[in-house]
Amino acid sequence: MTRPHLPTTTGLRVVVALAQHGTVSAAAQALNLTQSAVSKQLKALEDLVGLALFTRTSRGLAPTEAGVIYIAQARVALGALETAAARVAGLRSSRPALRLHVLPILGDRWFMPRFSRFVEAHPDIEVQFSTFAASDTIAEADVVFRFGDGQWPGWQADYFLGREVLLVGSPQFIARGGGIAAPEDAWRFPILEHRQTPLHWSDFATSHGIGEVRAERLVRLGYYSLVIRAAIAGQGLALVPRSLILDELASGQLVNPAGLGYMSRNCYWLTTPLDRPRSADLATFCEWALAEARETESASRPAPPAQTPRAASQRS
Amino acid sequence: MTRPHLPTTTGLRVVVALAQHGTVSAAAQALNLTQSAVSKQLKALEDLVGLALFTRTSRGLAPTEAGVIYIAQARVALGALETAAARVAGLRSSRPALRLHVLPILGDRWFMPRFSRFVEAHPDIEVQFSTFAASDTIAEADVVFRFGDGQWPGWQADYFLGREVLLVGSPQFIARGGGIAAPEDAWRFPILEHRQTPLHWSDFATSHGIGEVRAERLVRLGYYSLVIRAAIAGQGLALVPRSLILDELASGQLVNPAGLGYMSRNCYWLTTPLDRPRSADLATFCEWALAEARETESASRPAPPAQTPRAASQRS
DNA sequence: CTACTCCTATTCCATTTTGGACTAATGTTT
DNA sequence: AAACATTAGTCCAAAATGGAATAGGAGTAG
Repeated sequence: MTRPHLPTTTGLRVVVALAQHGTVSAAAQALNLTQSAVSKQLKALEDLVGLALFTRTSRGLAPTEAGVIYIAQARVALGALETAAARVAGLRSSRPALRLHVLPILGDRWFMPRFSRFVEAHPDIEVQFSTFAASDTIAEADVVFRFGDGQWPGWQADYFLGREVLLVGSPQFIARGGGIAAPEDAWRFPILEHRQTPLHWSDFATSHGIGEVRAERLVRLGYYSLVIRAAIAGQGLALVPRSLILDELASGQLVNPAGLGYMSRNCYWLTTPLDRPRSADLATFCEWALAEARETESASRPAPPAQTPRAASQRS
Repeated sequence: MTRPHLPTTTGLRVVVALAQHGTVSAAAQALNLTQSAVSKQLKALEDLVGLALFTRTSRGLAPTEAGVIYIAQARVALGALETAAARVAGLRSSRPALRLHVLPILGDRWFMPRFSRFVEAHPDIEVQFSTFAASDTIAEADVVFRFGDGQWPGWQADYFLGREVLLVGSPQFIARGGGIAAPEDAWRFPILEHRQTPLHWSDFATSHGIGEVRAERLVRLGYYSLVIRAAIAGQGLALVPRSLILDELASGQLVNPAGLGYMSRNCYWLTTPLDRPRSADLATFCEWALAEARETESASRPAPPAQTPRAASQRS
């Protein structure tokens, strides 16, 4: 009705990616677009909406109040489309598609670079991704990657990634702050926290036997990608699963002072529903993913960890 | 991730409109597009999905199983975008936009042709429409048009339209079936029912004191537009609010045999939430809408009805 | 059986939109 | 001040969108 002037789906993906990556260039990379395309899509969408959705700073973009609202709905819309695709894909062939739900950070940092290998090795298995789907849709997935302690009633959980959590920061930033030799030194710096995983810092403290978290400043961010970005930009110290920042560590953008870190109970798990029979395709995929993950974790590690992460699985 | 090949928003609007109107041409009209554009959008979307979303019959289109699934999600997605627009519109100006939620049939048949008049008369009032929004979003609207008996706890309900329900059908179809002189004659024909308003036929029967509904065949359709279309196509008799089919009655596409019909308790209401103060804009709009509706109801009526619909309002 | 009507699919084409490469502009950091 | 981020804007080629017109199919009335 009344020329609805609807946004483009690309526009929606753009704002969501922008919120997640905090910068036009990074979002562009994540979307396989150029910086200029993203910039223009954003402008177009803002013109359509009639309000700025992001405030521009020299370091990147941050959603405005309107942006937060709009982005949330954009995510709902994209989730609906993912759900539609996933459900319909199930109908399409006699061999139903494998439905995966991945967290954004894993999608960007782990799957995107690796998944083509799986497709090459198993061209006959059709895989349907989702990252925005609503929780009721997630329940339909064949594989759900989750973050937590491995306890999800009704789901088998196999350890996937991220048990080894490192204290990291930008090298210049740490040096300027006087360096870090012991765990307590961390409290002299602002610390960065991922909103969905707030336990990391207290776990860090207790695992080093240094009591309370008493950092000078705490910055809470909504996405792991933002935490990593902020750490690189020298805005604070972060606790990040090592496997997510192999590149940054290798290139020296981030350093792990004094090898501080700990083995976290909370990490990424590959979970599969227990109430459905495991198809052969599902088994194939899980095997592949777990093997690749093991390789990721052992690769480019200076020294193997004291305890090797072991696969766990339990029902409840 | 992995080129999501997302659909176009136009594509989504197209499939939703198609489901609602049952025919490419009708959907095109509703969307202000040409038949060819709609046809192509549908094809593009089906190619994308990899499955037919509609089965083509010579009389129009009907959703396939996949179509039903996809369309439902498309509606969710469009609803999210409407919600986004409505919420953000509230932020935009000091004078907040008026948020309306209309039922599809009213949008097509009543608002679309009339609303420009309101805009002309009140160019300074910004109005935000939604037709697909989810129920939690509907709760935020300033005006919700509903179908029912006028009892919605927490909402003031003013009678809007559609109290006068007529028995109608295609003239040739009725003639071929032997004509209709008395209410009971209706049972010799297949009857059409709107899925969301199943009470009409039994109300019709009781209001004429002819006992049970015992038609030879019952066709249940999801949208009023489909009911009207099916009636015109001679697929059965329908009970339709007179105000929705003024054109069809005038042009003779539909006839109302023996003036049969009844005054329904269930009709369209203009409802406004009681828990929020009434803005001046809101009052202006309601006044306009109710006046226009009264005019619609009285216009082109051969004889005024025995009892005039009267505005009602109650709280609970 | 034939003309007529109502539908969809398709072809052609002008127009618009999209997105990439480049350049400009601006602010931060060293 | 220079180097380095970042976003915004211009230009252009390629793709898409959508309208007009056409073709074809399936009922329907006589």
